Amino acid sequence: MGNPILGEQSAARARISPFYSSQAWIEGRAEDQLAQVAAWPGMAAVAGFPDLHPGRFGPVGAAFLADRIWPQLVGPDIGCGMALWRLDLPRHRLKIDKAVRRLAVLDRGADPDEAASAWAAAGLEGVIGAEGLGSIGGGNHFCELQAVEEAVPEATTLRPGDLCLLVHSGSRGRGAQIFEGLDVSWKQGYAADSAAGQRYLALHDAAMAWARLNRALIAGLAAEALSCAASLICDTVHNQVVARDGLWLHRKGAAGADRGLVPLAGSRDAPSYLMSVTDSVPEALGSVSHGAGRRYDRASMHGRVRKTKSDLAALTRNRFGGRVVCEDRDLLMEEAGPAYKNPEAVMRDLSDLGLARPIARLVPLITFKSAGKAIAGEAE
DNA sequence: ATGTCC
Repeated sequence: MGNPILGEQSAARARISPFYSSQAWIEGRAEDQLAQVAAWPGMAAVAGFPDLHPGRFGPVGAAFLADRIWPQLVGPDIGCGMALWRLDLPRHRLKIDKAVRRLAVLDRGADPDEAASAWAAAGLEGVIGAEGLGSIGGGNHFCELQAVEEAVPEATTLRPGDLCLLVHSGSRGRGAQIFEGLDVSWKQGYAADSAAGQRYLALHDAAMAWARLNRALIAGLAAEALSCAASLICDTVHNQVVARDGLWLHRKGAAGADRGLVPLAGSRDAPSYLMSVTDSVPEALGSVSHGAGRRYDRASMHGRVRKTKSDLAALTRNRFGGRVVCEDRDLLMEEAGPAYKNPEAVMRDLSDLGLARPIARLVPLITFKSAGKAIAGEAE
């Protein structure tokens, strides 16, 4: 800024507002990416959250306000989000082994006819198809049964001993297809009023609706498997672009802070939080963390996890007496607890910086990814 | 991220 040589570059770069403390686990590479994106044309403001980590097209755990639309700042999983549901099944009535077996039906996904008619109600069949609705997918996606351990009674109806479902999924192949099918001009960003920009927005909005319905169908399948009802507490998207202040706000691994409640996913071996959030800090761009954030990338987790039979078996249990259902050996290692930052530290930073306060703490009892043939065959 | 790439 005061530097006569770098002065011009600094002037061209958008302001970056970091929302994390000096103790936060933030890779230098993630901050480098943040600075690079801040220098893209038309960038007005950038916010980084304590779950910030490097991503393929830009950092994850950040929000970007620009005069144009940058599809790579949303990424392939358009509309990906976290939905939290309360179950009318108390923890003391839960039999974990039985629940694990019953949840294997999630592998099959939603009934295609039911999915198609639910999607038809949205009126978007002409834009993208219903195929695949009601499926969790891979990567960091999951359907997790959680128990409320602590709650602020004045702020939530959740009480210790209640069970919840946290569903993390997105637009699956639909979003990926939209992203890969984009015209090359997206590399300079789209003007919102251009034909390409309008087309992207229409597809983006359809993918958002698809992803939201996908999460609802997954929760419905899980509740049915557990013979109980699920009621929605909140559903928050963290990969999206929305109009804000006459500009375009991109959220990449950052949830909207304008809907009151946001889940902060921990990991399969650490608690999650339900947060009360406010859009009162302008530099945060109406956004907040959606999870603990990756500490180690997928590739390096293979070297960090021991691969003996007993070590791998240990990865299917957690410190809360819970279970991990994941037939995919690679994913079992890549998504192990140590792959994620400490959610408590992320929560503390958000709280200290005035972006959110915890109103419930939830521990993972069953983290479901995929059952595979072995367990699916056991299911009654 | 991907009815995923060898």
